[in-house]
Amino acid sequence: MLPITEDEIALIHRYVCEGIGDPKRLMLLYLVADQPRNVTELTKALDVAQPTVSHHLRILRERGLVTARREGASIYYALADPRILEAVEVLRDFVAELLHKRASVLNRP
Amino acid sequence: MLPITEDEIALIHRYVCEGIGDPKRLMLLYLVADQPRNVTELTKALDVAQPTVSHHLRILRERGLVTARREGASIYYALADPRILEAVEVLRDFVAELLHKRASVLNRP
DNA sequence: TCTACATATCGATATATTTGAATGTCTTGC
DNA sequence: GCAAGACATTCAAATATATCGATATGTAGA
Repeated sequence: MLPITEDEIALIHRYVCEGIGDPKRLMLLYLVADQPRNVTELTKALDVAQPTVSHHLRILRERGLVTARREGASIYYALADPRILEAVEVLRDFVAELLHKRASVLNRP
Repeated sequence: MLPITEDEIALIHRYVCEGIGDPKRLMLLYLVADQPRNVTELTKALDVAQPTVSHHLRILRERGLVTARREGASIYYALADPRILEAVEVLRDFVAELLHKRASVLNRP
């Protein structure tokens, strides 16, 4: 695995870490992974203003994390690559275990 | 995989996305994954002030991404779980492919 | 072309984050 | 106990980011 250069770190950070680095964007990724959705649907699901959703979608689009396909007046967004959320799922398991362990420690007699 | 709740999104974000969400911290994770290192060594490797390194290490420690073990006057940090960087490596591959594809598009006749 | 709807962009504000100088705390060796 | 090295914390400044109202652009249908 190792080593890695600062340049490559910068690329990973810019393309994916910045992409998944906001809770709203992470939720957007899960939503469009389930099935392609347009901005109106995503705005309703996220409980934020539409420009905010467009802003987040732009960030995801520019970084290649989602694809956009126009269909009539709507634009449907989809997850660009399943590996993105596969990686997040690994981290999800890690967090679940971590919190479980920490809870156990707190409950010890 | 799906679905996911906003609460779980918040936990994943807080514990791992925030952790790997800074280039310096990502580099720290790679450095301590290679082998446990103390703050002095990490400060030299990162080219930032020592308080900055301590700050980043604190964030990684609080989120359970690294462990700290005192050895004399030094404190050695290590990667808490290999899955953390395994997930990052998946994203690293994704980014490498993405940039390769984008470069190909640009170079088409 | 006019209207209604869908999405993107602009601009301003609020909030969060990174950074390092100064300083405090802990450990070791004398 | 004291001095020196290693690390953490505090605080302030700089920077970045999220958010949304207002507005522009694009699309479809009458």
